[in-house]
Amino acid sequence: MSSPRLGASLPNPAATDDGNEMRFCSTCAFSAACLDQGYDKAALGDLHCLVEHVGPYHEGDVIFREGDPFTAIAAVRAGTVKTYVIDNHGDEHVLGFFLPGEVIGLNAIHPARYPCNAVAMDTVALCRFSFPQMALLATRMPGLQHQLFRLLSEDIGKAALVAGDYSADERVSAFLLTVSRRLAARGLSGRRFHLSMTRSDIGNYLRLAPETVSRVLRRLQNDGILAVERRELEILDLDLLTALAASVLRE
Amino acid sequence: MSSPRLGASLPNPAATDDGNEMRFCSTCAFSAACLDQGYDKAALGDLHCLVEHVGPYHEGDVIFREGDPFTAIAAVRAGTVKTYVIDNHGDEHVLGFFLPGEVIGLNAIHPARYPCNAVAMDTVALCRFSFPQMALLATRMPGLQHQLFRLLSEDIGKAALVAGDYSADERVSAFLLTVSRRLAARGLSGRRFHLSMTRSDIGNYLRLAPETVSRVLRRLQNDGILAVERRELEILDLDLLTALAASVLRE
DNA sequence: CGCGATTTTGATACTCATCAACGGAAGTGG
DNA sequence: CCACTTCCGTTGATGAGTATCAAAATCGCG
Repeated sequence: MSSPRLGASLPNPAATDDGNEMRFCSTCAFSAACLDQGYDKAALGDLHCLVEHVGPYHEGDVIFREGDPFTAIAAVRAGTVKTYVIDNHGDEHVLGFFLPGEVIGLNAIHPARYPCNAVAMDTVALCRFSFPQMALLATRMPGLQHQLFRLLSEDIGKAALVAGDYSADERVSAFLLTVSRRLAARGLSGRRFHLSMTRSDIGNYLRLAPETVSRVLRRLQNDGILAVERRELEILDLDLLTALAASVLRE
Repeated sequence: MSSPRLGASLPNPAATDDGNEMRFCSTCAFSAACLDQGYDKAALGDLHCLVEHVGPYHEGDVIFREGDPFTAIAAVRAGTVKTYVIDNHGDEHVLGFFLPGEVIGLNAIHPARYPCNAVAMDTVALCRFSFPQMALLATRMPGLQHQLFRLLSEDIGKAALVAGDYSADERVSAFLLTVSRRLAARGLSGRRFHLSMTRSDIGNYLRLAPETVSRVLRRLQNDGILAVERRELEILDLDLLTALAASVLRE
């Protein structure tokens, strides 16, 4: 049994997990952010009322499709989500990968439709937030409004990794390093992790041929920076990797 | 006499233009958007109270600098603004060009500091909006909040032009076409216009060598698509230009 | 096992960056 | 008015980096 598209609101809250986990869901970006700032319990209650835990989605499941009417954004609780578009030649362009704690759907607010497709790369669980309800609530909770502004502002300019005219080595290094850091930021291991995407997906995202990704990984392994075995990856020399990625990440 | 940085709020409203123009400033994105949606006059008054017309800035004037504390966003009323960063090798990376009607500073909300530099490419006039005041007002004006969300959401994914692995011809064509359309959207001529930036700036933005930009322009001229004379540009065959840009712009 | 997808490896081609040199426009100072 | 300078743009020759094509190796899975 697969979960419904994100666009479809769940008919009743019975489909959510038990309320206890929901109340203390540590991967829910908004709840956490608001808790951090010590907002009043009533407002938090309101916020939790518009959250739905959805999933699990399984590998290949569609979370939303380009053109679907925009109804909700979602924080990834577990798993990896890939967003992409199909160009007029029928070729896929990967726009991004979203790891636990990250928010999908923010770029859909303006056209009021999702401007890309989102699929699960593995087993994915989401926190779904009805956007109209959240925007309404934000008018009563300046802190929530600010968190939304923050999330949106953060995402502007996130394309630096794929935008610059960097070498293949720099791009792949920067990609691996950001994945590592994003995982670590959610309490997962940033030193040793599993890549849920293929070489083709990585290459597509970084605008490199999959063969090039493969060759770069081999180089990094030969240089003792990484240990790579299929999709299992271990960072052996973080300093060297960081140095390689430095120009991309502006550090 | 040059205008102050954007970060510095003007001490008194006497520095703004006459109130009459301000009230009907057609290039002010927010005022226009709110007027479109028929909000009440009182709220509009509030909105106009937090607008300051600043400028003129002259070519090379700094509008804000990377690291400046974030206090305001601004809509370009006239002229062209370039945003850029300096990497750790001392090289400039152009992030974008902002034409009349477009909003600068949106990516500064999160870190609460401007993450890049902004300079005037020619004579520039701005509408400055104090962001704290505007965010506060947005809690009372859902329409304004929505416009802000819309602006922010729009900017996410605007990097497609520089992100894709497109050919130099496609990139330059897409760049010229978007400039043309953005000018036309503000009532300016999209068929014949002046490029306020150098070949180096364009190349830097598109991640191409300035020589390559020059060569592409010559090719497009030889093919009868453009007439180029220094920075004066005329589009002769819009269909061909659009076709060249199609894959970049996903049309 | 045997099929398909993924990954790797090798050989070649092509786009674009780089280097170098020149031409031209605008501005400066005598 | 005329050198002189400087920045910008153009043009040509060369080379580096990566895509592409082709094929073998490996893994997952029915």
